[in-house]
Amino acid sequence: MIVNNKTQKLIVILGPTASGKTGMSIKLAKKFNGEIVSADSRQVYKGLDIGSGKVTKKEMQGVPHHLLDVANPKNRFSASQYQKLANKAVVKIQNKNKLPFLVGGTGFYIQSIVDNIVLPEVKPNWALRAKLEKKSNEELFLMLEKLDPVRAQNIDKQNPRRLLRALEIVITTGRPVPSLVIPDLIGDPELSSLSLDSRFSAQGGPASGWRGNDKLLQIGIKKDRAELAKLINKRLIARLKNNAMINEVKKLHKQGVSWKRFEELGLEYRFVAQFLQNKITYQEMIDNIQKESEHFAKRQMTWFKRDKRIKWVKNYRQSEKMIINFLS
RNA sequence: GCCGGAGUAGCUCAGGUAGUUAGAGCAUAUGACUGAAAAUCAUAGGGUGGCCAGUGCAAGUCUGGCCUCCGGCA
Repeated sequence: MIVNNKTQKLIVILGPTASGKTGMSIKLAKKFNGEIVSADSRQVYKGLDIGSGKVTKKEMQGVPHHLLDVANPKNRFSASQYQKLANKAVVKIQNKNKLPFLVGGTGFYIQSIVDNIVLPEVKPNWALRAKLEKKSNEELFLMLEKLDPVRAQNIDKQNPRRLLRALEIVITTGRPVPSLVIPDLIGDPELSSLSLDSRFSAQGGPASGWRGNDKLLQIGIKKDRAELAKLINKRLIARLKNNAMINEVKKLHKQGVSWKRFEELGLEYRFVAQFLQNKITYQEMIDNIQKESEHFAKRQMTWFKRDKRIKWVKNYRQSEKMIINFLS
């Protein structure tokens, strides 16, 4: 189903929150006859609009957007589901002879497409997780060491979420977690093939992802920290106007999104929900969103910095030039 | 002025009966990330313990004085 044609190309626009990805990507898509595939783990949910900074119909200016509003916020969406849908969207765009722009700030989602990482075909097993959750990190780690010593070697021993997932994979398949090797990431473009474990399959992308300078261009929007903090603040104030964001959360809660679920959704959703439950004051809500958003931006940059293929730009002009170069 | 409470990390505070290098959460800095990724997790720096004196082998901890803040009474 997947055509891995040499002439096919993928452009990624990434950057920390509030860096201006949306505006830039629409401008670029119009210029280069492209369509946009969102890579945002919150904008996939229907109804998370203002708080997630989702583009409005008007802002799209006729540029088609994919992977928005594809999930119900009451349920958890996953990287694996994302990978499947996004790969499909990319193919669809290419079949129209248009240029796909993968745009967003969720590094893990972007990587799932760009490197077509293999996500083991094991669905979350909530009953099993509930059982394992009762155990301590130490106990979980010891179990994993026995069942999958390779994965145990480089897992974060103290992160229950990672431990649970790794155990879930071995326990339900009886096989170890496939090892993840991404040569380009470590800066060795010569090694091009990922040692794919045939027992697991990646979901619908080109076999070795979009590796190669002729196929992939990753552009990152660079902003210094002080500037980003200002942008985050400006955006936050705009979202609070007319109680827009507060009302959005109220509405979602009325539609059945639990307070507990809002905690998982994070940032604006977490703190607005806490405010609506009278757990924090209005001012605390604002301060927390601001601070946590800055932290989040930092975490995003930590992730992006690892990928040496990313070319950092300051403005639209630079990225336009880069793309012209890339396409010629 | 009197009575009571309090002064310990940038902030909020823990620290029975005095005993090795004073802790936590948050903040700050840095990092990780294999189906929750705006989530989850890790590491680090940082304190002349309000000030001065006294008792003790030993004081954040006991005693006295002074300074500052909060509450109540006048």
